[in-house]
Amino acid sequence: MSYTLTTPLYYVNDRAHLGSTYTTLACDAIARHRRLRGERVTFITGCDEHGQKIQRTAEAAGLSPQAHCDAVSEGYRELWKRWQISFDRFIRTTDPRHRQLVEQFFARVEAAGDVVEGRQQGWYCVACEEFKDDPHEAQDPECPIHRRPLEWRDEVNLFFRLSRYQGQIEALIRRPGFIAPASRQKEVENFVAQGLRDFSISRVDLPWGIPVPGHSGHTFYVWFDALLGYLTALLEPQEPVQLERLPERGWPAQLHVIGKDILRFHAVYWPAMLLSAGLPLPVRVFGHGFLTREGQKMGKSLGNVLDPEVLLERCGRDAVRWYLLRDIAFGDDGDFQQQRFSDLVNSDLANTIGNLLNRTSSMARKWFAAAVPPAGAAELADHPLAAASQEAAAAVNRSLENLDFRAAAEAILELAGVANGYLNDRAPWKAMKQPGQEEAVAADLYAVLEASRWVAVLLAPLLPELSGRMLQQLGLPPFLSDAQACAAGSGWLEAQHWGLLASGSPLPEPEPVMQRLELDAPL
RNA sequence: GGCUCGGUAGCUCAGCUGGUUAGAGCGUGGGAUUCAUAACCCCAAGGUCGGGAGUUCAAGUCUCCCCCGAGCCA
Repeated sequence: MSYTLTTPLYYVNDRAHLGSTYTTLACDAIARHRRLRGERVTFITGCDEHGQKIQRTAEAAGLSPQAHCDAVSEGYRELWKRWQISFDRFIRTTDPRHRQLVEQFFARVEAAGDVVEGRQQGWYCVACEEFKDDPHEAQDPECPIHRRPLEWRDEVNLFFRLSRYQGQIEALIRRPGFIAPASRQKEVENFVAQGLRDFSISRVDLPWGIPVPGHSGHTFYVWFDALLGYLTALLEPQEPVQLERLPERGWPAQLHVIGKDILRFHAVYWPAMLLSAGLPLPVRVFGHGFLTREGQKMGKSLGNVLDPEVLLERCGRDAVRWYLLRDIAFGDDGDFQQQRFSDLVNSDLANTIGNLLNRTSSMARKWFAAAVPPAGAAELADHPLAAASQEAAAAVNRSLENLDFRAAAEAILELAGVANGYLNDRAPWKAMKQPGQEEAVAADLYAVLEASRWVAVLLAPLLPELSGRMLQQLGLPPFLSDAQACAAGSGWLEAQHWGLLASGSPLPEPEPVMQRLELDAPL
């Protein structure tokens, strides 16, 4: 049984922004955690490349829609590579296999009697790909979201008979845990309680999209086709496209992580489509919050967009991952504050965690032949730092299962804090000046080095790189949690055992594992 | 307009079914220390708990009204 999780398939209207980076980083941490625990994971991301909006954007740039999509989606893929996102599948909805899958899926929905024709008339926002409720007689109405003129449409579309699934959807969204965080459940309940209306799944006169079989002139509506990308992604690239294979390829997904703005599509429309096609339903849909910057919405008009490329370049992966995962409650909106960002990275990562390892390793090397000192009594599981380590590990595992990155990060930080405090209490640098204290000092240093190892271990799903650098300083190999890695088992859970650090093993010359962030100019 | 969720120290947030001087981390100021990335450790200052009214022996915690912010629906 594999753990399947997805990011949204990002719309290729524009290059990646911090919001999609945030979603993707969070999913990466989840995927890594699951792999480290020995689970088979299929982590899906990709791009949604259909619709009139894309077509117009491409035209405006003087490109064919396909060339535009190729460029933007390659940009996403490249960016995720640079962030070291451990995705297993990158699906594009322009993939020919996707078209096959959409056709099969539609055939099932149609056979179930869930497709009907209907006339749709009204003001349409191309950017939203949505009909608005403005009155027919309105003069030059604007989309309240995009502040662009609406277009008058009068067309016959195909509709999906969502209304037939009222009862089943009500039952589904009441299920505890299906919609997460729980605070968003009510919102969807209210919407469903008003009565589900059939929604249109096709557009006419839209060349850039997948044609609806048997309905010439119709193209699938963006949302109908985009969500199906999750399914296409799961099938092995070389096998025939067959919906029947999905269950053995990891469907249903355990988790869809999305921004809160598209919760309804994932929690209501999507399950109904799956029910119609006779496919199992995803286990959980998590709608996270949005990021602002210094208290303001990010946008081109304000000119305050925080570019993930710049962030990556100037601050590095560890710093950004830490800040986003550690300081923002996953699910809530968050505010990116540069001062706080560097304060937290420096305090947590450089000072508390990095310096702990650095000072301890330095003492051990100085007084114990550049090696891990004899453990003595510190090897016993009743050592105070052993207990603290176990506790932190339990908290990290529990928190990550609940997608509570912040609690996981705090637990790690607390362990590092306790270890620092222990060192100060024991003051080995003083004890070393007294005769006959060598053994006690050795045991203390061993205990703190071992606790540092635990910090590194626990950091692996959140900050794989920092984790690796710490382990290297301890003379140990990193944990592999990449897409291909874990077939042979990561050894991660096994590493959560007190006393594994081997006395006598050499310690490399200490080198700061985390540079302090000095951001003199605004990002 | 209806509904939902927030508004607690400069910042990010804890505060369960109402009950001693409202907490943590970061930041700031001071002290101590030298093993260490001017780091770690200790101490301190900082809050009319959005505003008002009410219930109660007692309210950040309950009720009502209002203000501000985010959102869903119409």
